[in-house]
Amino acid sequence: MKRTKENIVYQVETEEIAKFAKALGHPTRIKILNHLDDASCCYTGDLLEVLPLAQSTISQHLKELKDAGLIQGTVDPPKIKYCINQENWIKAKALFNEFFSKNMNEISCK
Amino acid sequence: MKRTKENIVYQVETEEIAKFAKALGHPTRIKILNHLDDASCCYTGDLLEVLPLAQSTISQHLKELKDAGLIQGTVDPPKIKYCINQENWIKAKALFNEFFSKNMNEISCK
DNA sequence: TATATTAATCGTACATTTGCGATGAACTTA
DNA sequence: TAAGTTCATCGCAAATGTACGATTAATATA
Repeated sequence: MKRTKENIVYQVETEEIAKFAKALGHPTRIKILNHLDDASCCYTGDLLEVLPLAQSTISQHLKELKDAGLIQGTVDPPKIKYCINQENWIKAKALFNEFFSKNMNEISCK
Repeated sequence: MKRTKENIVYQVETEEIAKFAKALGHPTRIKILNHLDDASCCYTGDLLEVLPLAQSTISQHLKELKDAGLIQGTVDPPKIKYCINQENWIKAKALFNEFFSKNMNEISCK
């Protein structure tokens, strides 16, 4: 990557939807988000009971979701409480919604 | 990957949305799909004019979109015509739609 | 202060992704 | 048949992702 064609510039929207999609691109992270829906909030430890993965691995997935802006964590010592980041969630929802309706071209492929 | 926790089983829906999301997780592929919307169809060569990437690289991205089921190619010798795979597109749209509405939990994070 | 709990981070191993140029396969046209 | 066009695939290099155990940091409690 980034060898000769150095830093292609994409539209902001393009970058954003790709960033969200990338964060959603692993079943473990989908499961975490689904769990967050059911529970509305959760601690890292809760996920250890749901997912057969090491604590450090789950922590890493949480970090990716957090970096993408899809979740947020608040300290509740000695735990950390995670929940959906509503603002960005709405943003992502809108982006995907627009993306998928745009490409609904019925006349396609003459 | 796949070191000790060998083959976690996820729900089919979870696997599917992650698969689609992964394919959408790169700005080049988002741009290809947006281009397919504008043009309704396109050849690999068309994308060479739109994206500053090597032909082999674009071909690889097309393969990933095809493997995920989001696009399909039909031979039109000596070219190959790509367009959105309507069936799977609708499927993906529905999956994301459901996913994003599920997690709209306003009461979140007590 | 010492111990326990919780979760992030570090270091490591291996797989996958992304990019390139070169080559090969399929088909047209001269 | 030979040459040209189009695109896939191969082989390689570098970056990134996924998983683990071990360690560290922060806080609460004995």
